[in-house]
Amino acid sequence: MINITFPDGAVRQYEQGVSALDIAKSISEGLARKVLAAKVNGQVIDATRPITGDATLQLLTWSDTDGKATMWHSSAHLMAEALEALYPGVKFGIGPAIENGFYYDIDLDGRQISDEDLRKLEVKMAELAKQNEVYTRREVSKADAEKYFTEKNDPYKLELIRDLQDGSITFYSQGGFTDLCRGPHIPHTGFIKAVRLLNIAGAYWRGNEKNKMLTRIYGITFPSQKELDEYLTLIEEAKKRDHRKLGKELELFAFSEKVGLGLPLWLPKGAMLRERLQAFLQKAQIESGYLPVVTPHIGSKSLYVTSGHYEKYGKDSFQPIRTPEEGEEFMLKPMNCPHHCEIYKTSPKSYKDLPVRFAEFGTVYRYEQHGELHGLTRVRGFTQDDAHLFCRPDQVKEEFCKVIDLVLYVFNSLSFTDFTAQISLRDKEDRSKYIGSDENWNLAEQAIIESAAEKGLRTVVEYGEAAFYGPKLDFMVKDALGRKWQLGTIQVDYNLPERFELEYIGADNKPHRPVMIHRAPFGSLERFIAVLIEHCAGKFPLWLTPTQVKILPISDKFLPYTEKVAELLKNAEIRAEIDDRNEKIGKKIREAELAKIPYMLVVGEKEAADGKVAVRRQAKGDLGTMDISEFIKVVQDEVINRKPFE
RNA sequence: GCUGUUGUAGCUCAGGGGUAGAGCACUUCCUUGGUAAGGAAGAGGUCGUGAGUUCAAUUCUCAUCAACAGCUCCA
Repeated sequence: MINITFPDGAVRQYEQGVSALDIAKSISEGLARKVLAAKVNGQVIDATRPITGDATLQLLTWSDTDGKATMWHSSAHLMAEALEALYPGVKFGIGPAIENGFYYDIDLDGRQISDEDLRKLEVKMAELAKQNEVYTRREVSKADAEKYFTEKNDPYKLELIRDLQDGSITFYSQGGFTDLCRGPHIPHTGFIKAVRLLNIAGAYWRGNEKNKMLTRIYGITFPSQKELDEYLTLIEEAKKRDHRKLGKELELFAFSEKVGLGLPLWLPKGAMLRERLQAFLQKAQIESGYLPVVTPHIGSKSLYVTSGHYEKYGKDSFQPIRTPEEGEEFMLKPMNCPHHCEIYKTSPKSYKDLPVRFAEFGTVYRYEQHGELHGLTRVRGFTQDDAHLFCRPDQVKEEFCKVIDLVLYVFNSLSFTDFTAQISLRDKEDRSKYIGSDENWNLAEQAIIESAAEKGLRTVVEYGEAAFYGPKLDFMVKDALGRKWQLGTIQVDYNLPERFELEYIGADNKPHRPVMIHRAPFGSLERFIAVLIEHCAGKFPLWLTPTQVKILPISDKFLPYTEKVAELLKNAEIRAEIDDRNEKIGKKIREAELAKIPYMLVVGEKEAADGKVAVRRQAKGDLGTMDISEFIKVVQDEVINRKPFE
């Protein structure tokens, strides 16, 4: 007999070799019908695998992340089985579960697959699922594994097997389909009640762009049709928040082929919103001891040769432009830091002067790959809320912590709570991608890890994500469709001070090298605003929103009073517009609601007579009538406190 | 950059070898209406661009540009 410990601490005895599924059955049949996999001693395994010794056990169902992942992984196998049935000879790459569903990379040997084919595949998958095919695990020798896939003529699986150790190779089969797989899997295909194949895309084999591009099919499955329908509704809702759609609808920004790809045009409403954000940060920065500087949009090529950026990113920059007479080369500036280094050098610095903090809303230009351009989140011309802090080595941590505080202040002011702080360190394997001494890298990495811990940030560590000159702390957020973006960033840099030979005179009257910290709380205004739009679904907080108040006269008889109200609001620095169209009040309200205007003021005979306004709040409805001065106070209070929309 | 899909009016989209349609928006007129669409009339498009096939191309073919999804990249 063996002792099984449950999550609640209860211990029960079972015969050796019992499976998680058996245990579930011993508790209740209903539970057994829901068990997808099991976590035994912290490791997720098939619910049907025998447990050979004392163990802790957690039964995994659809409500567990690992349970979902197991079902989606099994769904990938089910899709593969269906693919093999419909497209004999198809070759398989990898087919993992992902955050929302699964995919399988396949090679169709030049055959193409369309959206209609996906519908047929779904039907086939549903048909196979209904047969309750059992997933069976089998350990195989490396030789047997190679023999199987050689006969099957699947070069991708053979390549995967080549990298595996003999003795650790397992196959999983269900129905007529067998795959190289570590598992685990759900007991049988019958758990899969609803299937949706979402889209087709290309993906390089093993993520290397030198390899062949395979066809990737994304899909998702659920234990009931109802849950699938709910998921699809959720996706539709998310699409409505897309900043590209809302940016157009709310007239914030636009693109023009004629202007150029990835070069956003800020329309009046968007430009004003952007300036308010900029002013908000500028104020906070000046209070925190930053010194505003301004530098030109171009810089001599030699500036970037010195910084090392030309060598590293020259090909990803707009190519140098030449002066007509002398042929001197200039680049559109891809970053502000080299300029700021030169500003540092304009006067000798004492250790007493440090830290020096130069801040600039600097517009930079980078040649981003065509296929990467994406709304405002990935563009070729954008404005960084950049600053460079030059400090003594002993000040690095304190400065770093202060920057974290500033970033958190900005995020809190906009109710951004759902972010992760990503600590980006060097690639453990390949150090050749980085410049600078090991000693400095270690110092910098340590400073970041300690600061993040001290500030209690929810962090993830990513190796290989550091910049070539130093480690970073990036604030990552997700957009409406679940794509991850980097917003704020803080980076420690020992390299540029070296390359630009920056110095300060220490207490010992000798020259020393300052340390540089690059930082941008927004990251770029473009990307930040994109994420902000999706975050609030276009309903900006009152202090940011383009039009705060729309005044809606019942009929044009009340226009004079309407104008008087508008004048009073304007004097109170409230952004108000009048809807003076010859339309019924219902229509004016409807359109103001759809335009997400926070406050609507309905004015007619009663209001004009009493000197009042009838206040309506977007999505909330009628708030009743108020004195104009009272309404102004409401608005001003909401603005000063930077309240979120709702 | 790579793979796939798409490109028709300002916006959202239908259509299809015989040179175009809807709704919203826009203009004019009627209506002066109290909390999510009042009525009527009108104007608006070289069907992304270039070539080819055809008596005839917006429709078919090829190229090209752009957008979208994903991959790769991201100072």
